[in-house]
This record gives sequence, C-alpha cells and structure tokens, in this order.
Amino acid sequence: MPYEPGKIEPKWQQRWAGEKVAEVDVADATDKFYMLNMFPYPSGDLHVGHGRNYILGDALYRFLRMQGRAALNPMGWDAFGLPAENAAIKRGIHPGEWTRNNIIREKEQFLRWGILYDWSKEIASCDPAYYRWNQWLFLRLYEKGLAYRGKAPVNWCPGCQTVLANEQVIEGKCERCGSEVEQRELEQWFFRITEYADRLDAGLDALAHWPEKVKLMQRNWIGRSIGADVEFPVPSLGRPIVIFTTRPDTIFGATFMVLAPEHPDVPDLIRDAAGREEIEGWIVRVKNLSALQRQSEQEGKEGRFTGKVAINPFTGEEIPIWLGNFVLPQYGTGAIMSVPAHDQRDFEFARQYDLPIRVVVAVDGVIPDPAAMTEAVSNDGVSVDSGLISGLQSPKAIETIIDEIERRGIGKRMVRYRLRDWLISRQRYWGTPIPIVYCSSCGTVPVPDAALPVELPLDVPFTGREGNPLAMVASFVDVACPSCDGPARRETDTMDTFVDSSWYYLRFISPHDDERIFDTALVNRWLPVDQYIGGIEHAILHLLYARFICRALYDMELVAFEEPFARLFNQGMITKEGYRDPAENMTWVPLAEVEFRESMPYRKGSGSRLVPEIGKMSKSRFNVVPPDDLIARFGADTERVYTLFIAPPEKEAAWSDEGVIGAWRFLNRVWAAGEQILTLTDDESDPAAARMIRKTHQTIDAVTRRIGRFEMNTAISAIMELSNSIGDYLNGGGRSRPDAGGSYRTLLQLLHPFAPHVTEELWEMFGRAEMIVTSRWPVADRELMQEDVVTIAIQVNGKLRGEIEVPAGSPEEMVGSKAKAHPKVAQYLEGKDLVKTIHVPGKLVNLVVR
RNA sequence: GCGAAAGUGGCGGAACUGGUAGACGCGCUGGACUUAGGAUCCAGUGGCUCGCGCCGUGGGGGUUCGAGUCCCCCCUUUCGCACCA
Repeated sequence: MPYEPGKIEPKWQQRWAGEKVAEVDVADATDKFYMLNMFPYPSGDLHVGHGRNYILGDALYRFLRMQGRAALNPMGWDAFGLPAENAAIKRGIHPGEWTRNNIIREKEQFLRWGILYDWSKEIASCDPAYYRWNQWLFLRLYEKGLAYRGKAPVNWCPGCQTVLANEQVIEGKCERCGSEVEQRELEQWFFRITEYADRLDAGLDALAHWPEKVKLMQRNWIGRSIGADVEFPVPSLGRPIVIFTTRPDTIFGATFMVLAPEHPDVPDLIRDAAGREEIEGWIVRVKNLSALQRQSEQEGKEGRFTGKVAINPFTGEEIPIWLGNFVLPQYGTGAIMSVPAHDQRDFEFARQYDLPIRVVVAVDGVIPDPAAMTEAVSNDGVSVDSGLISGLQSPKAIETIIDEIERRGIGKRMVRYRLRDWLISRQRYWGTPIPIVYCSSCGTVPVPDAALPVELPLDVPFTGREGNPLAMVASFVDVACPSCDGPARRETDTMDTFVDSSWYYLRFISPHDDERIFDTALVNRWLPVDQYIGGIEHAILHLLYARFICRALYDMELVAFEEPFARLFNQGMITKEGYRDPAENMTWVPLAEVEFRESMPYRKGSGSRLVPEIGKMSKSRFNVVPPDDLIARFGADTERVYTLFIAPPEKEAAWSDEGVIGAWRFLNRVWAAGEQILTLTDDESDPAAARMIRKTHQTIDAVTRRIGRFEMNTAISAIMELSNSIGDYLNGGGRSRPDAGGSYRTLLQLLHPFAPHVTEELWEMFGRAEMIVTSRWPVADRELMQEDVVTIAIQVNGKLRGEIEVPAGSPEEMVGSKAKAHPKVAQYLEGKDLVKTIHVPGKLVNLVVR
C-alpha cells in the first residue's frame, strides 16, 4: 500500500477536531504552559513561507502535550484595520464581510496544515463582544490621565488619509502604503506611554528569554539619556531659556545657542529682528517639510540668527541665539547649548556660520587647535579652561558641574526619553469607536460603562474621499449627552489596531466573559505567556505597547505581573529566489516560466530581461508558494517537515522547490519501513538489534533536548538517522518484530510533532487504539544509550594518524599502549622521544613526540 | 556615521563546556529496476595528488599537546537606528 497523504490527512484532521484534542479547560489546569502565536491579521494570503511560525508552534504544542503538560494554544484574529477598509472601497464589499471571508479561508488553511488550536477560545477583535473591552480599557486609562486629547503635530499619510503613530513612519514614509508622510497640526487622542518610559526601559533587564536584538531595539526606541536641564538667562526676554544636555561638563565651551524653529519663545525673540519677514518665511518652510525631508542628510543644516543673545551661566559671556532646522522640537526642551568643539552637529553648524569654537576637553592629553579641527572631539577626557571642573575626568566633571548647577538653582539632573506618546486616533471607519461624546455645555464626556459597547454602525458609505466615513453617519454622530441629556456629538475617530493587540492575550483565558475584560484569578494562574512566537517586525510596535498596557493593568491591580511574555521567539522569514521582470515592475516570475522564456529564441536578449533576486515570500511580490498546490502533491506533513528542516527556525531560510523532495522521500521511507516491519514473523529478541536499540535511546534523548531548545532542524535530522538505522537493521536481514517494532514506534512518536498525520496513520496500522497525539512521550534509558565499544582517534602532535576500537571505559594505559602499537602510528613514533600523552576518555589519544 | 549579528563543500546546514570538521538533506556521478522516466533503490561525493601524502571553517597573527570554537588586528555581508543634544 503506498503512502497517500491526500487520503489520510483529512481523516486525522477530522478526528483531532472531533475529539477536541487541543481544547484545554483553563479552570482545572495546574502544570500550565501558555504558548501563543502572534495575533494574525486575516488577509487571506496565507502561503507556505507564512506558515512557518504556526507549524513551529504546533510542533512545540504536540511535544508539550505528549509530555503531559497542560498546554494552551489559542488562536484569534486581529480583524480591524486599514486593508479591509481599502478592500471595501476598491471592491465594493463591506470590510466586515471581507474580513469574515478571510478568517474562514485562513482557518481552513490551519486545519489543512494539521495545526491544533483551542478554537473554543477563538476571538476576533472586530466583534463588539471584544472591542467593547477596548472601550472599557480606554475609559480606565482616561480616568487615570493615561488617555488624553491634545493638539499635536502629527504624521499624516496622504495615501491612507489618516494619521500615523511615530512607530508607523519608516524612513519618513508610511509603513503601510509607502506615501511620504506630512506634518499636520490636529486634535488627536494619545495614550501616555511616556509615563512608563522608565519602567519599560528598566524591565528589559529582567527579560532573560527575549532575543537580545529585540531588547536592544526597544532600548534604542525608548532612548533613555541622562543629563541636565540648565537655564540660560536671556536679557531681552526677561526670562531664561532652558536647554537639555547630556554633556554639562562642556558648558564652558558653549559659544552659542540653537532653538528649534517651533520653540515657543521664537516669536518673542524675532519680533523686532532685522529681516524678520525672511526669518518667518524660513520657519514656515522648515515646519512644512515632511519628516523625510527634514531628516534627510542632503538637506544639510540651516539656521537663522535671531539677533538676540543669552548669557552662558558659567562663563558669563553673551552668546548668540540661533534657530536651526536640526534641532527637534519634540526632544528635550527644543533648545540646545552648542559646543562646537565637542559635538559634531554643533561643529558643522559653527563652521557653516562662522561661529566661535572653544576647546574645553583634552582627550589623551591633547588640546586641539580650534582653527585646525576638521571634526568635533566628542570622547571623554579631562576638562580644561572650565573653572571649577578643570582637571577632572569627564564622568567626575559631569557630576561636579550638575551639583553646582543645582546648588545655584539654575537647573537640575534630568532623564529624558526619545519615546513619544502613543497616538491612537485614526480617522478611519474599520476600528473600535472611541467612547467619547462632545457636548456643547458639558465638554468632553466619557461614555458610561453601562452604555458600552459603542457599536460601529454597519451601514456606512465608502467613497474613498478624504475624511472618516463615520462622520457622515448622522445616526452615529448625533447622540444625547450622557451627562446632561442635551444634544451632543460622538467622537468619530477610531482606535489604532495596536490597541486591540495590546491585551488580546489576556482575553484568550476567558473569551466569552461579558461581565469583565478578563478573569483576573485565571489570568494570574496562566500568565505571563510562557512562549510567544512571532516575527521580528513587531519588535518595537506591538511588543512595546503590550508591555505598556500590561503595566497599566498592573497598576490598576487587574494583573499581578508587569511583563506579559516570559519567552519570546522570533522566527526567521522564508525567502525565495526567483526572477523579477523589470518591465512589469514587482512581478515575480516562477522558475518554470523563466525556463520557458529562455527557450523562446525570439524573446532571448530582446524585450525585458529577467533579474534574479532573492526576496521575502510575500503576496505583493508574487513569489509565494501556495500551500494547496504543495499539499496536493506531497501532503501537509512533507511541507511541515521541510519547513522546519530547512534551517534553524530563527534564521532566514531560502525555500527550495527541489529541497522539498528530501522530506517527501524521508516520509516514504518511514512508511515503507513500517510496512516491512508489519510482515516480520520472528518473535524473539535479536542480539543484532543492539545497535538499533542503542540508537533509539540516543535519539529520544537528542530529540527531547533539541525540541526544547527550538532546534527543530537538528531534531529532524536525528530522527532521520534513527530511520536510517532501522533501515540498516532491516536491510541487514534483521527479523525481530519486537525489536524493530519497538524502535519503530518510538520513531513515530518522535516524528509526530513534525509529521502528525502520517505518524497517526502508521501508529494505527501498528494496532494502537489510542491516538499517538495522546500517547506518552518516550523516555530514554541511560543504560541502553551507552556504547560498549568506542572508537578512539589517535593523534601524533595533534594530527590524526589512526583509529582504534576499545571497550568503553578502558583504562588509560591500555588505550595508550594499543595506540602506540597501531602500525601507522608506530611509523610516526619511530626514532622520536615520546614527551607527553594526552588521553581524552572515549574520544582520543594525542601522542606528543620530539 | 552609531549599534548588533554572521562568514564552514556546488547548495541548505551539523559540530554540547577547545578534542576525529562537513552529521542530516538537496544537488551531482556511477549502477540496479524499467518501454521510458524528472519515480524508486544501492554505492560514491571538501580540494589537490587520485600511491604514501598534503591543504582545508573570510584573511593575517597569537594562546594551546590540540582551535570552526578562545584572544588581537583586518576584510566582507546582513539587519536595526539614523541630526535624540
């Protein structure tokens, strides 16, 4: 009987679902393991590369289950978002319907991959039963002052017609559509994540099982830096301007000051300036530049002199106040003291506008000549010409000068962050309505808890024109004020979808509870999440927001932990090499098509040329491998085995259509071996099987350890070795049914997490009543693992010269003398003095001669 | 520019605390079975000599009986941040 995955796979998928193998009663569990794949967005384009993290998670789940752990593996849908709304505009289909269809398709795909999720815990963020708790959470944050409305310069994407969070602006462009992002001043809702900057930064240290890379990215994003705020008196204003610096030890070298054009004191400073109109024109120009242009290097530094001066509080000198495009209004105080000798940006600005440069730090005893300097010297050193800190090393100088600043009452120690508050408003339809009402007499009024959810109306015009479609629905907008019952208007902004995903992992524990957001007692028993699996693309956005919301909930005493995810694993992307046709931009040409085109003489060398390229598997680039084609040909098990065998899961891996065949052959060999073992008639144990049995126990040990360390590729290669070993026994004439069958059933169990369907089928063919997925993971017998004969490598002066076989545990003298007797080795010893013998038991002997 | 990670056969990749480099698989070569096969099975497969042997983990130095692994210098690639004071 041949191996036919198309016949056996649907059968087992039904049985697992019918017996609810993945369902976990969270109330009863004691020894818990909560694993989680990142909240997927149902875009309907699941493909082979995309499946890697789900397949990885499922292998881990099946392994834990067989080990007797109560493992929870839930799945839900991050169902709100812009693509659904764009699809509505483009195809005239409602976003909800588009999303629902995708969910059905992707769920079917999970089933075909043989992935076991606890579907009794399924959630979808577009369900009012879910998003009402987004609104509830918003109201709690609002009460605490952690949600606020403010006018702020925001990133506006003209393509998506909405504002974007800082985190969604990549190199000045929209993360989603790639349009250049503009700056606009708008009233927006924010979450005050900056309140938690310090705790979010400090908490990273405790995350021992997170990739260093992710922690570093978060650390850089939070951008904590320590320094001082210092007041510089400005006589013409009659009040000081405060600057922030991380190098207060260089204050004696501060020869001018630069303000951001947006700095609030600018209008007063330039009121009577010569050339005021030109300066104002310049300010408007700088403000209107897109984030991309403002940040690009080519723009260069540009500034204007205000005509006013400030007093350097330590030198007492008057220093000019400039405006500069390189000073950012959002960071620090939007004003800097410029020390051109010791800061590269200040140096460039000083050279450009011929401003004085004064050296106040000697590095390695060298005091550079300002006139000859080509760049700033920003290293630590010893302060010079700096009054009370002269002669001090930089760290000590910084401490001393800050103490003096505080003593004089002109400033203080200050920690600043790069992190900005989280902008959650979206002028879009397909999201959670913000539960706020504007009343002409009561002002901004939160919707009472009892009135939740504020439901998203379903009948909405999708015109694609600027503005939020929700604002055009009178029945939604017009509402009675919850406070005075007078006429009022609803907020029409909806929430960023990252709000949905910032707490969903808590909802999985009690997904149907309509009394509260989640069951605190159960959550505290199951969480933090033991193992979170997802892509690196969420290193700062989602993972930072989730850590923030978890802390906010902790402070509300709704959860007892501050970190939501104990272990994080970032799977690498699957890439695929192919050919791109530059004539049809972004079109990915399959290899078969490439061969066809090359074979056509009239196309060769003419027309468009195909460019070989390696890219990530993505639908937008047409280089996906559709899972259905592959499953139809080789089955889901082959795909699963290959996907995990191809490379370590954290690494990026190149998909190879030829490579898949290896996994297919392997499963066929396993199948054939099973059929052969079923025909064996010998009931006796066979001494010749010792090798195979030893290998079996070694493999149990290896596979168990490797799955636990996510080394799925080497776990599979170990199983292949065992399969080869069983094959050797059978090919060598081995006839013992108990020996071969015992090793073989172990093989099936070890293989089950990777190839669940075929192993279930073979397990059943071997007469097991219980499903393999509910069988107990094998335990290695240490004694049976031991080799009785070991091969010892013999080196002479570190070079391999021969091998001998000795019984395991042979004494050193015996191994040594046997090594010397080896004919080839003896040849190298002749006429030499044996200086030293190194013996590594069970491994090698190194004979050092002179 | 700053920061991080990684360089091993034709390819994907193994090698736990320094201890026989190349496990496992793809590809390739030869053979078997076949009308045929791109299906299956068996054998071989780092390079040079193809005899003993020599050389081999990006390059150069070092430590050691012994280095892919540890230390120093350099090169390359990938990723992240990018005027954050």
